[in-house]
Amino acid sequence: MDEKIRVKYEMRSGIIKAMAHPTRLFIVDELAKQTRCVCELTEMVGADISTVSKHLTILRQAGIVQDDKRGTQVFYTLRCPCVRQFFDCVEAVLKSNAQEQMEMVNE
Amino acid sequence: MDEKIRVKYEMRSGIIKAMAHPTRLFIVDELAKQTRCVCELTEMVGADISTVSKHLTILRQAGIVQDDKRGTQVFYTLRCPCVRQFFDCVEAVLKSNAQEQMEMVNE
DNA sequence: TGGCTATTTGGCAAAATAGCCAAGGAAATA
DNA sequence: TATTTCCTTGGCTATTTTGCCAAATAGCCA
Repeated sequence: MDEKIRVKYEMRSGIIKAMAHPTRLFIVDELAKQTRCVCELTEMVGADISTVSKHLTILRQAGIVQDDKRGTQVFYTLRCPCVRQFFDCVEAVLKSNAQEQMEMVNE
Repeated sequence: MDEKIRVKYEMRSGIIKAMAHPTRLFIVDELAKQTRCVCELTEMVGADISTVSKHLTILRQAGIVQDDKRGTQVFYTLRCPCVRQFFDCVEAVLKSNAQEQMEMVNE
C-alpha cells in the first residue's frame, strides 16, 4: 500500500472513525430527523455537556455536521443525508449476523 | 438515552468501528473486488502478517467478512456487498468537504 | 456593568486500540 | 516423522480515545 493509497484510506477512515462511537451515532441519527441545539442533544444523550460538545466537534471536523450559532445557543445540522444508507448497511450486517446465529442454534 | 437505546447504538457502532481503520478499509475494498488469502492481503497492505491477521479477526467478528480455510491458506470473503453504498457516502462527505474548502479559498 | 445561560476548551486519568516480535497450531510435503 | 508454509494468538509498549471537572468564552438581559 503506497503513500498515495494510504492517504486515501486514511481520509476515508477519518470519516468513518467520526461515526464509530455510540453517542456520535445517536447524535447523527437524531440530526437526521431534525436540527438540534447542544443542550437538547445533551439532554437526550445524558452525558456531561462538555462530552457532548467534544463529540460534536469531532463530527463537525469530519464534515458530517455543521453548526449554526443563534444567540447563546448552537444548533447542529446533518450535512450529508446519505448517512441513511450508511445505517441501512450497518443494519443489514447486524441482521445477517443475527440470522447466522439463529442457524447455528437450530443445528 | 436509556439502556435499550444505548445497546442498540453500541451494536451499530461496533460494526462501524470495525471499518474505522485505514488498513481494514483497504482490506474491505479489496475483498469487494475478490476473495483473497491472508498472505495476499499481507503483501498488499505491507504490514506484519500478524497485524493483518488481527485486522481480519476484527472484521470477521463484526460479521463483515468470512473465512474459508483451504489447506494451509485462509481465504477471506466480503459478507455484505452493501459496503459499496457505505463507501459512496464516505466519498460524498469527502467531496463535499473539498468543495467547501474550495469556496473558502475563492473568497 | 454584572449576572445568567449556553457552549467550548484545557487538562488529566482510565480505557481501548495498534503493531511488532515471538511462540504456537494445523495442514501439506518430503 | 521431520520440515516447511501459512496463519493465529500471547504479550508487550506506544499511541489514541474517552469522559469528567474546572476554567474560559460568548451572547443576552437587567
